[in-house]
Amino acid sequence: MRSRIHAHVGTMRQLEILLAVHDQGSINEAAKSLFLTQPTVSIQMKKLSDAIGGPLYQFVNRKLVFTDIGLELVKTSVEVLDSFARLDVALGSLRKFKPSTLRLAVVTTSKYFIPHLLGPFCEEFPDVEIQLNIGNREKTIERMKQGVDDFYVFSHPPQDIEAQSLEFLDNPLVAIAHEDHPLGKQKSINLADLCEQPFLMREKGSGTRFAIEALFQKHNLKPKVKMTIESNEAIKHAVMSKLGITIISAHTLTYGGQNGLVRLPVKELPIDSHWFFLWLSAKRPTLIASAFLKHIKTNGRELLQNELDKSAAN
Amino acid sequence: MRSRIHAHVGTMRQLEILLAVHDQGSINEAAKSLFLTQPTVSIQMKKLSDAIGGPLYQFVNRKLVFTDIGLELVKTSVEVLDSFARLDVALGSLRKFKPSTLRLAVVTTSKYFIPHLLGPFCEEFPDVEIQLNIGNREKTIERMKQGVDDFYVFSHPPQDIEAQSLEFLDNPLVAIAHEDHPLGKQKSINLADLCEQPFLMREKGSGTRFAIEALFQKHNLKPKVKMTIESNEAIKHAVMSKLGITIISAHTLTYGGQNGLVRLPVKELPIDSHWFFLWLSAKRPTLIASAFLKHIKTNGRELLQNELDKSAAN
DNA sequence: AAATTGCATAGACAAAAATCTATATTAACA
DNA sequence: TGTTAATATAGATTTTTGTCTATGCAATTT
Repeated sequence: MRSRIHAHVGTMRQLEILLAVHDQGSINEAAKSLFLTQPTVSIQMKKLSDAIGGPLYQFVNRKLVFTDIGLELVKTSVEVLDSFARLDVALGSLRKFKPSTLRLAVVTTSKYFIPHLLGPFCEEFPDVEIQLNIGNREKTIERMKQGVDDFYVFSHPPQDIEAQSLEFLDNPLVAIAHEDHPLGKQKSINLADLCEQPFLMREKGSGTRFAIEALFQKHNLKPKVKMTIESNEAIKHAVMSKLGITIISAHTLTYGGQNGLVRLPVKELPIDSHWFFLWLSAKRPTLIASAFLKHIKTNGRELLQNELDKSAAN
Repeated sequence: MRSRIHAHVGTMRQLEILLAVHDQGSINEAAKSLFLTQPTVSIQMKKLSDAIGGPLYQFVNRKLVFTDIGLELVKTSVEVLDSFARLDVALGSLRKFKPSTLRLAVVTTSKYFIPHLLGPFCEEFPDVEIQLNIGNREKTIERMKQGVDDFYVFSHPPQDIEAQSLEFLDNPLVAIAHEDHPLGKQKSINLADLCEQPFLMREKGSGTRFAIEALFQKHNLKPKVKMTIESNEAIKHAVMSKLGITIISAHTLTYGGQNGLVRLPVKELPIDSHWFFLWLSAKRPTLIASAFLKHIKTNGRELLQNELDKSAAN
C-alpha cells in the first residue's frame, strides 16, 4: 500500500519552481527570481499539472490563484524541501563531530607513554578532542569487541578479534627489587635465583603475566608467588615495602619513578615484548584516526625511543 | 539561507532504492525486490554516496551496516516519501469532495422553483450533495463577490461583478389585493388606480423593488407606500389582512398559495422580468457544476414553464 | 488602434538519470 | 584449492529532464 505518486509527481527542481511561483504569485516573477526564462517556468508548471492530474492555478481577475490541488502540492513541496534542509543540518553536525574526536582504549601500563605520543599530535591538530580510555586488558578487549574506539593499545593483543596492528614500541619486562634486597647487590643473577624469593605477580589475563609465565615455563621454573596484584603502582609499592620482587614493564620505571627500587641484572631478562596499536579490520577509520595512525608510523617510534634513551641515561 | 542540498542529493528513485537496501540489508536482495539488476542498485548507492560526500554503509564481518550519514539519509528518505504519500491521500479527498457538491446561492423568491429544478437533476446524479444558500439580494451579492458558490440566481443581477449569465425563466410581477378589495371587482384597471391605494413595498435593494420603481417612474406615477416589508410571505399576509395592495412575483402565488387573494387585471402589468443563473467568469466550473448548467439549459426552462402553466390552469 | 504585459505552446538541444550486460574483486565455504 | 555468493566497476544505450529561442494568444493600457 505504499504510494508511488513520488515516481511521477515532481522532481526537486519542479517543486522548487512551484514554490517560487507560489511565493511570487506570477510565472514571470518566479522566472526572474530563479534566473530562468518565463517559458521554462510555464512548462515546468504544466508538467506538474499534467503529472498530478489537475490544474494547479487559475486566473481570477488576471490574478494567479492557486487551486486546492495546487495548494496541497505547495504544502508537500515545503515539507520535502524542509526534510532536505534538516538533512543538511544533521550532516553538518556529523562532520563537526566525527573528525574532531579521536578515541583510544589502552591497557593501563601504556598510560605512561601514550601522552608522549598524543602531545605532538595535538600540537599539529589543535582542534582534535581525545577520548582516552584506560583499563586493564580484559576491559580493553571488551571495548574492542564493541568496536567503539578508533585504536586499541596492547602489549599482548587478543587473538580472537579480526584486527590490523602496528608494532610501534618495545616493551621490555625487567625484574626489580628493593634497593636493600640481597639480590640487588649481585652483579649477575639467574632466573632460577628469582624462584627462591617471594614473587609478586600481576593479575590473570594481564599481558605482563602472560609474558612472565611463558618465560618461567620456557626454563621449567616456577616462581614462588606470594601475592597477586592488579595494579602496576601497587606492585611497585609492595616491592618498596620489601614484600617481594617482581617482573614489570621497564616503562613503569621509566615514567613512573623508581624511588628505592633497583633493577635486577637477570641474565634471561629483559623479556622481549612490544606495544601494539590495533584497529578493527572491519571498521573504516575516520579521517582523524587515519591522520593519527600516520603520525604514529612517522614519528611515534622515534619519539618514544628518545624518551626511553633519556631515562636510561639518568 | 535556504539549503540547496536537494538539488544534488537524491532523486526520488535513488531514495527509494536506498530504503530498499536499508530494509533488506543487502544490495542483491534490494535489487530483487525492486526488479532491478544488482549493478543498478550498487551504482545508485554509489551516486548517493558521492553526492552526499561520504560512505552510506560499510561491511562489518561481511554484514552491510549503515553509517551515521547513511542513517540520516534513510531518515530523510522516509520523511520525503511520507510527504508524497500524504499528498496522495489529500488529493484523493479533494477528488472525492469536489465533484459531489453543488453550491447554489439564490435570492429568496427563487426558493419556490429551484427545488423543481434540482429534483430531476438529483435523480440523474444521486450522489451529488446540494448546498443551497437562500438569502436576500444583498447577501447573495456578497457571497458572489467571495466566489464561494458554483451558481447564483437573481432576477436582477448585479452589474458590478464579472459574470456569465443564463436567462432561464420569466419572472412576471403582478399586482394582488384581498379578494374583497374594491379593485378586485373591476374588469380592467390602470396603473394610476393603484396609486390611490395603500401600497406594500419590498425592501430597498431587492430586485422586485427595482422593477416596481422603474415601472412607476416610467409612467410618472408614485405609489402610496404604506409599509416596507422584507419578506414575500409577510407581504402576502399583509395583503390578506387588508393592509394594502402590492406587486409581487407571480411565482410567489404559483408556488406559495393564494388563499383569499386575487390578481388585479392591471393593463400595464405584468412587469416583464426574468430569472438568471450566474457564475463567475473567473472561476472554472467543477464537473458537477458544468453538468448542472447543461441540465438547466436542456431541461430547465421547459420544466419550470410546465409548472407555471399548471398553476395558471388552476 | 497600437503597444505593452503576461502566460502558453512549439521545437530544438544538451545534460542527467536510469538501467542493462559484462566483468573484476573479495571473502567465505566445501 | 576450487566454487559460490556478494559487491563494485566499466561501458553502452535509452529515456527523461531542464532549458532555451521563437512565436502565438489574450487582456489591458496608452
